[in-house]
Amino acid sequence: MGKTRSAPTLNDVANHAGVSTATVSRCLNTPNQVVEKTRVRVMQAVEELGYTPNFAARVMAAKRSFTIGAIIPTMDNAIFARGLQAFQSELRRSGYTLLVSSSEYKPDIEKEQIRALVARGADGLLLIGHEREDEIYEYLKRHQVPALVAWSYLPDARQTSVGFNNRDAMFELAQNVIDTGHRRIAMISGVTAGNDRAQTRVQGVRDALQANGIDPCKMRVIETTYEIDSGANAFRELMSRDLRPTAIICGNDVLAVGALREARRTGVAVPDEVSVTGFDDIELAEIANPALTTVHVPHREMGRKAAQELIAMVNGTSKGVSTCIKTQVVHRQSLARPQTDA
Amino acid sequence: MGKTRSAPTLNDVANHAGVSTATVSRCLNTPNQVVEKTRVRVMQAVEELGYTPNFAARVMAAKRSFTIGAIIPTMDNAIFARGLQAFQSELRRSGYTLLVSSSEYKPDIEKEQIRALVARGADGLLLIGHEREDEIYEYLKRHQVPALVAWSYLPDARQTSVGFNNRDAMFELAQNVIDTGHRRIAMISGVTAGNDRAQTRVQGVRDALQANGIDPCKMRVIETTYEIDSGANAFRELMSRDLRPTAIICGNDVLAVGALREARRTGVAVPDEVSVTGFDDIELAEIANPALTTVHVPHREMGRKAAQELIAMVNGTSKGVSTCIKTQVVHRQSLARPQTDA
DNA sequence: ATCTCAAATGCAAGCGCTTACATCGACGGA
DNA sequence: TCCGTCGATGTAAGCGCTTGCATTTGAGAT
Repeated sequence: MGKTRSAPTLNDVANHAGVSTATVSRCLNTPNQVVEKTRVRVMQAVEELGYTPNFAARVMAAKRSFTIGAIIPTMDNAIFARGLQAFQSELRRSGYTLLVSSSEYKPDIEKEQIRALVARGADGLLLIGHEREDEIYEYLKRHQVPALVAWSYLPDARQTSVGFNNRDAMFELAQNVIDTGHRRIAMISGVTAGNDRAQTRVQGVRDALQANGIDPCKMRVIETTYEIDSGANAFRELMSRDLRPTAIICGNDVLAVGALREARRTGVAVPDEVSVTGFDDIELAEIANPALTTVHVPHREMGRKAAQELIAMVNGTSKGVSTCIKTQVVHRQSLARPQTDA
Repeated sequence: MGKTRSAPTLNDVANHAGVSTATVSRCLNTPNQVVEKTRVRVMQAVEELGYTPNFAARVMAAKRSFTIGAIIPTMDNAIFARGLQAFQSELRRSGYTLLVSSSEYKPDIEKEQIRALVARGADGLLLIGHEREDEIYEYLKRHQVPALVAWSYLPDARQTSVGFNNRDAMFELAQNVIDTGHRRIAMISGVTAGNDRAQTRVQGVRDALQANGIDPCKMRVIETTYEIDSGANAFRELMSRDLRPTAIICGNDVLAVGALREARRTGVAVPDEVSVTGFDDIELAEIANPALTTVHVPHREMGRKAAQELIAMVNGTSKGVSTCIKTQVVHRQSLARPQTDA
């Protein structure tokens, strides 16, 4: 009790157990290299002193942190939560720790966070979407930190990715909307600048229109942030026009729910007066009233696969294999045949 | 290009700029100690080499990381998202980086994550709720890492906290329910073991019943995980009894939304046949149909205040001052007077 | 008892950075 | 002109750990 009660170091443990620091280190990291008797003594010392290794020192010496970093655009809604949870569970199974930070959909912040995570010794990174400055990818390469892109799969992308084909998924949904009888279709999209997921989703809708002989240029598209309020505002905007759309395809469920809320508030009947669709199939989609027709994304599966692949890349087991996850359109009440007189 | 293209170090920059490592370090950390001419030269070298400081080394040498860690029970829903976002923004303003990890409501995992964050050199920690092993608090003290408890304020708690009084908030809500005419009240609570927030919320309801001459022991309480499905199951369970409650108070909005979903599925009218209330006032509460009567928690304010206080503690400016945030009952359609014949 | 050879352990050199202290140099005052 | 000062810069000692290599130990073989 005479000593200052500050965090004990490897050295303290070594002294306490009467061995060298090397032995203590081996006890902690490669126990089977140490004979049982010694090991027990060391572990007891560890216990008695309440020792915890200093990570910074360990990372520095070992050049390995068993930490994976993830930068997601936002924690403000459930879009990324579920997939990330699965990602984390899978990492834990392999002894990795996950560190998350959010970029608020801002490229600058994302860049900063990536640097922070790399500087902190992350062995690998999970990134959302493909689009970002080349500089960042070069930086990662230079630091030899493998990165895995998720939530998006682009057939011709450089980066390894585990995600889904946003364009195809949206195409399928739009086809459904068209098949249901809609011709005057509008869209509420997320901000497309720097966001390939948002871009390709819009593209998917356009392609579907084109494929069905509808002029994609005539489609009204409002771009806005992925927030409930934004969805509501966009909805109001779209419905204030002379020729109202009969269906509004939203870039994700959050926007769609915002639209639904505004519809209810202003007494617009969904789906009688206008159909609304979402994307992601988060819990909100089923809870919403009317329940949302949307694109179901198997987030958990994606998270799990992403973790497995990223770990393989970190271990050098894999050079990076992309996976395209299948999505599926889910029919619920928010989409219906347009009124004939519309 | 002859050299191996691996991450440049301080030393490389120093050589490149023709100065010592000390000077480079000073340029980066305390620029005004370096004369402009030198500084420019150094910064240019930094730029040319694409240098990023190695965090582990920096933390080790400086014993300061400008990193704050937060361990939240789950990222799976919006309960913590909003407050955390505000927390992060405020930290950024002061030059701190936030690292988040989730414990999935499991004490063991939380403990592990706390150690991971501390070992990683976190200057301070944000913890949710007061209740955890003493050992953890001792560990933090030993490592001299200040911790701030949020989402809960307990008048007589040891730990510094910035949160709200869960008992009082729930008391007020329950009083409202009683005032609305309900007598047969049931509750769907989160798991109370190791969770003081869940515990005190139940206590709040019990106290309100008591205060109104209703025997709290007669109240049916179902404990379950904080998931939509769990809420739904609990609702079914409660409504399958002979004497159905006229009001169900839920431990949070997620459980309440689950109850609402089950009600809709089974054709139970809310609030006509049974009233339902939530807690937190996340977006879901307003979206739900019928919209939820709930307790509004000013999450952003809490996050901001928590960040400010924690930074003060880290800087040694404050020894830790607790703040109790005011909550407010929000009336929406899910709560109404019980049918007279009930 | 002696020798052999793994297995177990110790030694010590870093990992990349910060910082106390030493040194250098320029400028102003005597 | 010389010295004192003070600001700018360099020197080098760690920070706590891992790990290649050297050394010691002990069990089995002779």
